[in-house]
Amino acid sequence: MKQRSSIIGSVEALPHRVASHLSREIEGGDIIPGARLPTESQLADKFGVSRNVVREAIAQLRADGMIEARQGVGAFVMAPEQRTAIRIDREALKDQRNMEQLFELRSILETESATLAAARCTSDDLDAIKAALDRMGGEERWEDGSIEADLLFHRAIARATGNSYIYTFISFVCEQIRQSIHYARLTNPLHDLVEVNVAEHVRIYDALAAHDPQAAGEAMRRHIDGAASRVGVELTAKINRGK
Amino acid sequence: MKQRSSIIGSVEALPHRVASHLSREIEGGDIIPGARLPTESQLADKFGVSRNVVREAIAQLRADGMIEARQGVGAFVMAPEQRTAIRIDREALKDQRNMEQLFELRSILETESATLAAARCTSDDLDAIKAALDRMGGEERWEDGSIEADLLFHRAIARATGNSYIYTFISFVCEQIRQSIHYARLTNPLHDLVEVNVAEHVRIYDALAAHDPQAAGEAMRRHIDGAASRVGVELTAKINRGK
DNA sequence: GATCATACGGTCATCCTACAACATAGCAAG
DNA sequence: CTTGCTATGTTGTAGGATGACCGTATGATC
Repeated sequence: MKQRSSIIGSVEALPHRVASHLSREIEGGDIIPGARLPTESQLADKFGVSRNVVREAIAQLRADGMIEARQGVGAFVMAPEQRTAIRIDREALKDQRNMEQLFELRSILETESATLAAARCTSDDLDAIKAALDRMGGEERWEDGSIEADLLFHRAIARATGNSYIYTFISFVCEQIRQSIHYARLTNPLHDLVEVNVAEHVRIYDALAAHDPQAAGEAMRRHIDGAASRVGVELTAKINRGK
Repeated sequence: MKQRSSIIGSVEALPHRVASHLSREIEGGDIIPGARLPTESQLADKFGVSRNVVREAIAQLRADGMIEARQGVGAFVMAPEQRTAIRIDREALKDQRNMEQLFELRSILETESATLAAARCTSDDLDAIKAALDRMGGEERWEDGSIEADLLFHRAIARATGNSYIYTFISFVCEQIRQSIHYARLTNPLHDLVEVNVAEHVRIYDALAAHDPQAAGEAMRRHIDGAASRVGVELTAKINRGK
């Protein structure tokens, strides 16, 4: 391959780097919505890559609805409200405040997920949830797989709501959180915390099995809040919900 | 351009069509997670396009974490849980049941959004919400812009939560719904329904201004449920939340 | 026979050039 | 002033060439 001088860092693949660079420029407000991007050739020159690479990068951004390309005219950046995809910046989650906000969102989704699941879950759903619970409290208790089982538990509940979008959103948020705090759980595997974690899951399961929506929701909310603090994230500004 | 025989429909751009086709194959379970995709050349032949087009399509899917390409080996489909992006199929929303589920998710998010906003909103936030409300009830009352103002109102509330992820998720869900039921609002602009709609918004605003989380949440839930039925979507299986 | 270094083929990654499709601006003819 | 053509620039697509990387088969060595 010819040696070309690139103005951006290394490691990742070229199209991804270009896409990230453009994405940051757009998110950062350097390019305002409605404005036209430089031509593909200009971008290729600017980044020191071929036009093909630029096109692949733009293809990604276009799929997200971040920019719109019109043949013969150019590429334009779209308003952030009409994105066709949700993407969470892994880098941003290193900021504690962002992580807190994501946990707050998770708390909302999971609480309602448990509430709905308690009212709707079938015996098959309960079996799946129980299976995940057993994996968590069983032999994999302190192993790496317990994290996997934990996610399985929450996903099984989300599936029991019968709402595929709730399942998708919760899976997504949980996965983002997991990948960002993976280290925290590994460096802090205090056994008593694990016990607490398992106990909270049992309480949730009991409420689900009893088909008690309110109890399930409250147990889940306490669990998520507890899980957050266990990984060093404090959910601030708790509010009175009038319950 | 050379005439090539394509096995897929028309209208959209080639890379997008290929991406959608592959995406459906993966979502539909035709290709199980972990399996390898055909090589880029094979896909190019299969779809009757150039390899460049296939690469752009794959770039999109890869950005979503749907597939992973390893140089020198091939492209593999990933488990649906570890997607890096959420994308909602516009086609699927034509199915009434899916629309119901999406409305249920919106109800959850917006209810909690209003609850949080009531506790946290500043006077600036209230001003922004009021501005949207005025646009909705004012001269644009029965014009096309009222839909825009409606979205503005809900987004302003989401912003008042101070949680950027809640804002992102609500904006996204609302936008998906708007684009899918746009026709419904236009073909059914009954004035009394509009009046009801405005009245509900006023009730939400009053609760926010009074910093009453519980009232705001309940008003918002009623509003979303009402809005759903107004566009022909019935939220079934309402459950007892024990409130 | 077992083990390790090497060669080879397949695949993705990147690059390049060329051309088609499309949009816009400007100019010329009516 | 309107209409239509042309010139130019931009994105869309095609196709081929080469480099980088991986897995495996081959063969040499012990």
